[in-house]
Amino acid sequence: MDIRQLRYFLGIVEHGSLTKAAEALRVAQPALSLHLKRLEEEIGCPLVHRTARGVVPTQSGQRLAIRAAMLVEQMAGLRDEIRGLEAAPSGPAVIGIPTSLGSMLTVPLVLDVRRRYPAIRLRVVEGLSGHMLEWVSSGEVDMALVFGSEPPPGLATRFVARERLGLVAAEGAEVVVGRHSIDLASVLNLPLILPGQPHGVRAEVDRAAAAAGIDLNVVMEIDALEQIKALVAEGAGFTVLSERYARAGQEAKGLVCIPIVSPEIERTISLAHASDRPLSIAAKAVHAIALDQLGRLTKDGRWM
Amino acid sequence: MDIRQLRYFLGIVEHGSLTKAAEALRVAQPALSLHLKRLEEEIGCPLVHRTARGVVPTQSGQRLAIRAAMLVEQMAGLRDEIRGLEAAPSGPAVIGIPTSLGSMLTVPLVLDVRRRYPAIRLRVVEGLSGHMLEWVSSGEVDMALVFGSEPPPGLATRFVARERLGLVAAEGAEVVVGRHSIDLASVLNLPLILPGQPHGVRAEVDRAAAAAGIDLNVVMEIDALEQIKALVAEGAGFTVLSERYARAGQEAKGLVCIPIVSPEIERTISLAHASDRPLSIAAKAVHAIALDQLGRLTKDGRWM
DNA sequence: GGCAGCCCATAATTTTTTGTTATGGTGAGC
DNA sequence: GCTCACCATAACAAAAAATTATGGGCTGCC
Repeated sequence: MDIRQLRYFLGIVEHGSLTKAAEALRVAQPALSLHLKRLEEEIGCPLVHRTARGVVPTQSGQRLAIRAAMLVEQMAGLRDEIRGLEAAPSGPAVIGIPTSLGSMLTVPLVLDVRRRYPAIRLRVVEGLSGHMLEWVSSGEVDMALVFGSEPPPGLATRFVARERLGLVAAEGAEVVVGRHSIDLASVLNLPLILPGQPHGVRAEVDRAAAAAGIDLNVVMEIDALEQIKALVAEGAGFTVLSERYARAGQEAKGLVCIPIVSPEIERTISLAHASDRPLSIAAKAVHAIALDQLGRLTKDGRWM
Repeated sequence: MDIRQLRYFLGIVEHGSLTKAAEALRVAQPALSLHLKRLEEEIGCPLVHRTARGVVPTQSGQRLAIRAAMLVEQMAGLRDEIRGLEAAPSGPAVIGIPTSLGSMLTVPLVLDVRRRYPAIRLRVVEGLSGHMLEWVSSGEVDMALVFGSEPPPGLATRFVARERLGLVAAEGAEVVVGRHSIDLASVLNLPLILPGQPHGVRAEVDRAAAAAGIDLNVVMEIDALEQIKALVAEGAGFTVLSERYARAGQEAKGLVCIPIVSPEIERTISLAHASDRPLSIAAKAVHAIALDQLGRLTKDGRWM
């Protein structure tokens, strides 16, 4: 039994005639004749009474018409229901944002999501960047901004931006006065205050050190960027940060940041989500908005 | 959107893989690929997330699957429902009909049932009306026509008709010549030939006698209406019958029937069946036909 | 009571849809 | 980097549905 047969049958009952129904349904009359016959064969009893001037439904036919109408209607409503679901995202969505990006993204993102999809309950989880990957993998967050260009297994990533790292020093520190840039080797020999292994710029700095064959001189490991900046301002050492972040916030006073060159160190920012399970509709919407916002920030020139 | 597409989609979601679903559904995998694609195009959003080891439904897909399952099930049930309505009536059905009603009902009922439900083996048990109630209660018959308006305990009844009783006398009997009606008191004093207690009009006559404070003068008790009529025609006494029945049949010759008045005696005819167990489908069909036939008889004016 | 008109059934044919086989592309895991 | 499992696509075959043409039956009107 086919939905089309039911639709045709409804037309037949409604018009009381195969010929009229055929006209209304825009098909040839024999098509209806055949479908009706098959329907009757399948059900096993006559559905209409044939008379000289048309057909009238039998009792079974009437019953079938009632049920068929319900089914056809539900069928038609199905499409719209799913569409409506898609059109009005709602429910929870969670995004993980590393501390170093939070300051620029969190507020506009939250506001924009609230404005465009009031029914979405967006939760922003700020944290050290090293946690993001595992959170995404485990499903703790729907998506997260992550660093690093090679997409980790099990994650799908969308490129967002690339940013250059710079050396951050206390204002007036000897190594930076009068300079507009510093070469990598010099940086790696300075006493550095950096986050622990999986976080922030640490991976890039480690890699650069390994590539240059230089042992890092890490004097402190602190998993809190703002505290690192404070320590650097105190003259307790130097650190490496994205230029953007180093200059951001009131806490930038007392600090200078100069680009690292020969070679430059860059890191890639991506928006990642688990590749083996689909984003919820709400999450998809947030994903799109986040990319939009980030793209705008890039275009604004506040980013490379 | 087609019911088949929904079925396929359900298979896909259930198996989490086009390949596995194709196997289970006994179709080639590309067929599913195509159907899925069309569904997604029609609805306008992805329904499953493709991964390297299969597919997982998106939120929309999950919702669709739920609704689709309902629809598919309803669709499948439809055929059986309609069949149950008409095709299924088959097997035995037993109806009890009092003798006094048999002459007008039995033949058309049997013919109509045979015509509409050839698979039903209808058995008609004619008998004295007093037996009907107990037969219905005991399940000896599925349903029966009974007299009396108050529904007996354990029985569900449907009103059929109400008929007036009249005095039956031999043609030319003194009490009836030149009269068009007779008052109750006069009737009750006549020598009556009646069926035994639980049968036919006896209950009504007894009740009327009690109400009037008159002792009945029953000269014979015969549990066979035709014999009673024959005796009355012989001048052996008088009897009380429904006017309809008294006048019916060839046996009415030699008899006259005049309505009883002041007060009239009426009896109610109902179709009864056991209320504590459902009628079989066949019995239900017969029940409906019987009511239909009886309603028609009433409308024909052959009944009040 | 025959003829015309309307309506449904059937047959033959064409068009459309659905399904199949073969094959290519892609991501995951070793 | 290679292999494997899986889905997508293309070309082709089969099946289903629709169309045109035509026949037969029942009304209702001359």
